[in-house]
Amino acid sequence: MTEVRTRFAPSPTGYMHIGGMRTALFNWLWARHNGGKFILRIDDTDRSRHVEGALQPILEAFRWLGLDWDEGPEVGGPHGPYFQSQRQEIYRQAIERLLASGKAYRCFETPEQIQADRAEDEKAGRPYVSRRRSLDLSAEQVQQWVAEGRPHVIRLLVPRGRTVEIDDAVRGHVSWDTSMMPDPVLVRSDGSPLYNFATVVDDAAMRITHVMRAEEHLSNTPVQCLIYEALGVSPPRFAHIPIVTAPGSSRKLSKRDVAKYRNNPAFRKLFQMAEAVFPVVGLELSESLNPVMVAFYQELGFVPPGVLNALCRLGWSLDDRTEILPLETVVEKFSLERIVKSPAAFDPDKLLMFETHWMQQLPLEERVEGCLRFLAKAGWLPHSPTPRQRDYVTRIVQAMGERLRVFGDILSYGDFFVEDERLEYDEKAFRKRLQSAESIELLAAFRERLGEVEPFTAEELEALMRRFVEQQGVKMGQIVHPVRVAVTGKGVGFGLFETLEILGKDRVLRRIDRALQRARQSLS
RNA sequence: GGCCCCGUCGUCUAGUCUGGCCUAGGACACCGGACUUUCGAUCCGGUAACAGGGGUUCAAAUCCCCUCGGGGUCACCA
Repeated sequence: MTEVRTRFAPSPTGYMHIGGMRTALFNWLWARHNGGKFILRIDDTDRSRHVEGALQPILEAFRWLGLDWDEGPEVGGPHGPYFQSQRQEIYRQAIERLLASGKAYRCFETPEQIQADRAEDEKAGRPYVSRRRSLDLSAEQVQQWVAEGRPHVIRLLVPRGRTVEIDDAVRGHVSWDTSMMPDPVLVRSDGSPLYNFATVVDDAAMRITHVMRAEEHLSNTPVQCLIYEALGVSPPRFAHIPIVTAPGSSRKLSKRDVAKYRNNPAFRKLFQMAEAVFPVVGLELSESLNPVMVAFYQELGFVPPGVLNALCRLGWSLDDRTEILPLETVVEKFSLERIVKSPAAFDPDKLLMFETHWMQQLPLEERVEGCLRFLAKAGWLPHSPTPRQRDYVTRIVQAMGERLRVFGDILSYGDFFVEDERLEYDEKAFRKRLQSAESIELLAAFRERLGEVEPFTAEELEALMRRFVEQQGVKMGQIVHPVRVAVTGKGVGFGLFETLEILGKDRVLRRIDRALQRARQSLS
């Protein structure tokens, strides 16, 4: 049994697409499941698109999610280099072989000529196929033109009148008629190889056994099969996994549509989270930081197990009921047979569900650690917090419970980190809960009783309030809400008594006094 | 338009290969109820799907045919 070798071959674009991450994950899973190797190869053949520093965000996404690669950038490996731009010599040798054996030919047709041919065929209602005029050239003529430096590309000579067939691990048997295929360009006129060619040469050289990629590549497959054939190499097993579509859409999730996604109900929650977090930590939505990109989730404080869980369920399932899947389980159980054929829509809601679950699985210290990072980024706490600050945050995180889905959520509790005099009030909540003579009177009365609470704990505070409402003959809600708005400025939050305990007596009293004053002013 | 792929609740999916256990299961979302100190928290419950039409069969989500719908791709991009 030969070693399973899979690869993910991104082009350095400066960001990692969430759908691409899912493809990478599937490749990684298949390699790990089989105890094989996962290779990262950088497809940077298009020099005109080269951008400096565009690789790091991609590697960073892998590192963040904990997907390691056995061969590739930074780690090297026996089949390097792993940058296509550094493998020119390998492609050159391969193309020489194809040229020598007559499997490929130099094509001197001009782009204009080809365009005219295409137009003609389209008009005639038949599929375009190459005219192959250059095939009629004598060897001497070709040699001379090459010597003159006449621009030309190298094309694969597609054998006509045949079918190319594959047995796709996901799609099953798929076949194409070669008679309708134009001869694909293998090498550009500047001598650089094209994707289809470089990919095949590299996959063969790197002994890739399984090519798992998005279904949009299915139509590239016959061309690649023919190149394998011409090279005299048997092709790998193909597995074309379903496209990841945008929520509520059947179209491919794309960065080009980010603007549209803003109005997408399913995406709204994500944008709202970003609006709450990014400005506070000095970030903003951009080309490379939006819900289509992996970095978006990292910057919002998502935890990797949740993201991984969500991604693995996009087009794959373990059985008829298991949703919560630790990576180890997926590695153990992953199989090609259980990959779904139909497209899968990315579901932010479900992602959040997974996040909520996996966040809770983290030990308290780790949750606190993550929150501290965000508090530091926001500038609300120093990067090296004191034990006292750490303890303070620990108590908040504990009180938040499942309200903490992602680390960025800690930033919606800014009222715990603001000076008492700076506390801002949610106007709606303030009006509803504090702007009445009854509320003011009740709150003032309750404030006076706060002094007697000793110790100032949630337990004692609750006992006090229960005594208080009984004596006053009012319902809990009549005092709970005014107190909450007075001390946090908001109408909602976690347990009120925990809130009071965490804030401490002094701050609670100061905040109530301030709220009282403000409420009285607004009434008069 | 050509080629190729896909089509089970709004969404992710189980079931399809090996027809019957499917009066189609689970999850997310949604709706309702409970709790009651709020809530985007928690608990409980509910609505909701085999794209359509023909066959084959005692029996079809499952097999066959047609139709319709959706998507991908048609570069000297990857």
